[in-house]
Parts: sequence; structure tokens; C-alpha cells
Amino acid sequence: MARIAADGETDVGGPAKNRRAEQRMALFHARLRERALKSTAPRDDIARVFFALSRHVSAEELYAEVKRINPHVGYATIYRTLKLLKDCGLLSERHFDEGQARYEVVGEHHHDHFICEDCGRILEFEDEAIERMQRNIARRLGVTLHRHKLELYGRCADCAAKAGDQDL
Amino acid sequence: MARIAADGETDVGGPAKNRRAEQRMALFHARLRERALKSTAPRDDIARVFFALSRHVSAEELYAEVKRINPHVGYATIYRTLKLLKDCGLLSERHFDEGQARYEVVGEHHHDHFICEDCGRILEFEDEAIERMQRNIARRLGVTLHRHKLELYGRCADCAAKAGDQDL
DNA sequence: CTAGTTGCAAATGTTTTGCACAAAC
DNA sequence: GTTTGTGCAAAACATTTGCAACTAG
Repeated sequence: MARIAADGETDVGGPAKNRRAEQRMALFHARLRERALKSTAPRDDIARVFFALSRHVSAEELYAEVKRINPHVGYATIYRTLKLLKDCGLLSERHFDEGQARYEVVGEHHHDHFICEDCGRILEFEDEAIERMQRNIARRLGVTLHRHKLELYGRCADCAAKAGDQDL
Repeated sequence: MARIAADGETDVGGPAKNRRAEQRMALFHARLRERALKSTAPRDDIARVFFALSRHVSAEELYAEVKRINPHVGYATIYRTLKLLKDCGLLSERHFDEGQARYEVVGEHHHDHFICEDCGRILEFEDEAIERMQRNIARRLGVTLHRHKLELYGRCADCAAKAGDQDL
């Protein structure tokens, strides 16, 4: 009924992950060509790191990772490339309840998020019933639905175990 | 099954609204006394305007309105009072997909929001089935749910009518 | 009196932008 | 050779904070 995946839980650094990352890079280059935009070293470095991480990264985290392989890159290029990847439909931007945005690789299916308020861990889930219900509400409100955002906040199993004595 | 209310649609500026706003002010003063905090002119002005507006206001909008009745008040006091009202459980802070936060008076029942991407109008709705389903997902994920955020984005009926020829 | 409150200006943190230089097509 | 992309520093934006002056209890 519902698929559940923890952050980066699928293909943990394995060959499948690399293959997928390479596919994304190919797609990225194709999109650039379509738009007559240029393929450059900083752009490729940022995109490659982003696809390889494939978690919910912040610009800051991505910047730090990119610096390791290309210390020359500036923050502005990080943000510009993130926006470009978004325009290319390869990235989606999320604003959870923190100051900074988080970015994730666009996958095959839509999903929503659970965010642990203690450790920040992000779990993804999918539920067709909820999707259906949202469409019902849209009909009832007489509006056209473009997109939605469902975020659950709470405490993950690990943190609940750790906090056990103090909180329960 | 589900209650639906447009922004400020209930008690449009009528006596019921004023009565409710006064009740909130009384509650606010009670909460201040409990905490041994002071009741001051700027605080009261901000709270009164906030309760009277009772929409999804931004700090900027609230500041502008408060300035009209007390031009002396600064931005810092707006933010400090918003935080205070939140701590008192009289206000809830929302971060829709804009840069700035929006604040609303805490009412009797929990509700979620639809936001029109064209005109910015905000509709509120309530749906017990969705609430139930979220609890199911939390159980499935093995997490403890503290709160959630469900936002639908799209085009309201009015904007759809206006855009009719161009878009549909 | 004394702790809490205010307004201002300056600081903050994240993201964007102007611009001169550099690199791709 | 153009056009596009880059890095840097500065700007922008919403929000927070330090501080000296003020005021409610």
C-alpha cells in the first residue's frame, strides 16, 4: 500500500546508485543542449555531487561537499546551478521548518515527508489514499489543485528509544 | 463532514468579531499576568490589531496597520509581540511558500490550508479522514507524530474564471 | 525602585545580483 | 568572436539582537 524509504536507504552507495547518478548527468547534459546552455566544470561538479549525495541536502552542505573536489567554486554558482537543475526538472526544492531550503533529486514517484524534530532525519512515504483525499477536498473547495505539501513532524523510532526514560 | 471558511469570511467585521477579539484581549492580559509580564501600550495596540484583522497576516502587513493607530511602534516590537502571542497559545505561525511568515489567530479547531497561486487567497478546511490517515502513516513509519502541515496549492474558483480563456 | 519593555540601528542567516573577467560553443 | 558562465563582493530580504532610555507594577 505504501512505500517507505529512509534518507539514502535505497542503493546505499552501491553500483546501482552510481548508475542512476550517471543517468541523471546524461539527462542534465541533454537538457543543457536543448536550451543551448553550456556544460562547464563547476556546473558538472555541482550536479555530480548533488546526484551522488541524493539526500535532502542544503545549499550549505552541498557547497561544503563540492569544495572538497573543487575548492574554487563559489556559493553563487551553487545556488545558480540548483536553480538550473530545478528548471530542468531534475531537482525539487523543499522548505521544511528550518531557515534553509533542502534539495532532492526528482525521482519516479511523488512522495511526502516525515521530519524528526530531534535528529532531523527525513523519512519519505507515499500514500495513494491521501492523494485521493486531497483531490476530493480540492473538488469540495471548488479549486484547481496544482501541487500540495504534506509534512509530518515528530520523533523517529531511534530518538524515541533514546529519549524513552526522560519523555515517556 | 468538512468545514470550509474563506479568509475572514466568518463574522465579516460584525459585532461577533469584535466580541471575539475582545475575548482574546482578555485572555492575552490574563496570560501576561500569569507570567508576571507587563501590559503596555505598544503590546496592546499590536495584539488588538492582530485580533481584529484575524486573517493570515504577515509581519509587514501587521506593522503597516499598527502604524496607523500608533506610528511610534517599531518592527522589533511587532516581532517580539508576535512571538509572545505565540508563546501564549493565541497565535500560530505559518510558513507557506513565500519568503515571509504569516500569522493567524488560534481558533477552536485544527485546520489546513489551500493557497491560490494567482491571487494569494487562503482557504481553510478541515477533514477528519485526512487526520486519521496521517496517524496511520505515523504508525506505519514507527514514529511519534507531534504536528503536521498540509498545504494545497492551486487556483481558486475566481482566478480560474478570470484566467478561463487563456488557460483552459 | 527594579525588572521588564521599547525603539533604533546594527547584526544575522540565507539567497540573489552586479560586474569584470574567463571559458564554452 | 559572441554569448554564456564564473567568482567575488555587495545587496537584498525577513527576522533577531544589543543597548541605552523608558515605564509598568
